[in-house]
Amino acid sequence: MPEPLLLPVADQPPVERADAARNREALLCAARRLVEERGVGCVTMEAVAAAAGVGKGTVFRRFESREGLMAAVLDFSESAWQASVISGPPPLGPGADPWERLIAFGRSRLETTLVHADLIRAAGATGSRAVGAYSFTAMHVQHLLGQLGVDGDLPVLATALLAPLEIPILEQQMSLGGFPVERLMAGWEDLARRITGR
Amino acid sequence: MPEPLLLPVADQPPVERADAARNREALLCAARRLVEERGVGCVTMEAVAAAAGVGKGTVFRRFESREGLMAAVLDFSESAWQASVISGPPPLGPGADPWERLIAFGRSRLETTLVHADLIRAAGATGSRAVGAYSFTAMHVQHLLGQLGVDGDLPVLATALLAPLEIPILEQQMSLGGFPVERLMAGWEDLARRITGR
DNA sequence: AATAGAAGCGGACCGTGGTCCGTTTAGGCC
DNA sequence: GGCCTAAACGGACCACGGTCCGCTTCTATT
Repeated sequence: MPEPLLLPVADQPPVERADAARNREALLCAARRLVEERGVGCVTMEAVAAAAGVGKGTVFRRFESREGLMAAVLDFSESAWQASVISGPPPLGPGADPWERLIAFGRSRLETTLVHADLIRAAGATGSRAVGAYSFTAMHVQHLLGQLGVDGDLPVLATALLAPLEIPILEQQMSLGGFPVERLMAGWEDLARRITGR
Repeated sequence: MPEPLLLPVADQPPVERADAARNREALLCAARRLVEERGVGCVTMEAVAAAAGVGKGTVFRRFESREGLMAAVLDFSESAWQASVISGPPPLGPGADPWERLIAFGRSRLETTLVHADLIRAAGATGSRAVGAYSFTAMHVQHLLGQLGVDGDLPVLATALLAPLEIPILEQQMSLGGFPVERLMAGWEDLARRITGR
């Protein structure tokens, strides 16, 4: 019976061939290096391809688009940060009381977002960053709000609380409004206080 | 005395030559038309130039960049909206009590933002839209918050209240979160209630 | 009306993101 | 090991945003 010779065991992820995986790694590596030493804006797809010793087509096959590649690069630091939220030391990690965790979360998120601003912008709304980062932060904040006894539409409230920490809004406030970071942080804490009804 | 022949009377705006103004108008017109009939994504700078009967260079000289051009196109509807906030009928315009105005503002802003979503995205953070729209909405909300007796860092609070109405955040919620518009609006109202301490 | 010089113009040109397709290669099966 | 097919590859190619520079046109001044 000429059934599909390579039976699709786990359906969704059609497993990556060995050379493909190797290339993905090499590309990611090269991209990371180039971004670090030249800045996001000066890294072209062709340069990444060359640095990894592959053709340009390969970059796009592995990462879909520039945004996709940048998202992948970003994922690196992002996962580290997520880990420190999930299992790092308090007050960011578990152990502190919810309110302190929330404040620590806000400050930490604000800081890392600013640090990776360029990369985040370059990653656009695509790739795992968008969906991954968003759902993680949203879930976490939602959880903390729950612990703090907030009632209402938690998913939406969480998003509202996260919104001022997103790049586009931060940029607005810093460049157009001219607010210093410290003021933004204080403002965010105030917002959290009002939302949680403290 | 070879002083500057064209004395710089009002300093900043070096006045536009007649033909330049004509071209600007023609370009804006063409851009508006093309955007309407093909959608933002399918309008190239070259097409706009051709439709207006000028060279590509001219488009860029008048509008700086694609973002700049799109911002200019957007300005059209944006000003109309601003006018209806400043001097239109209540509850959006003056006359209603601050709370009702605030709610009407939120709903109206949400709606118009969604209607022009593509254009806003294409206009990026550049041009008059960004600075103009931002400062207008921020000022207005700030003003209403003041009237409602809110105390605290009003400029920052206003931004926080506006953030969930910005395209990137709306997109997150709608596409990733899957929330329907009505829920977002309800959530925003709730947020406003908490911020104003109602 | 003539002049001069700044402002505007156009379109060839460039760099980059993204696509396409003929060729190569991995790796399951006999 | 040899075969065979799907997957992966590479780099020529395309489209579009943006720049540049030699030429044209406007307009203030006389």
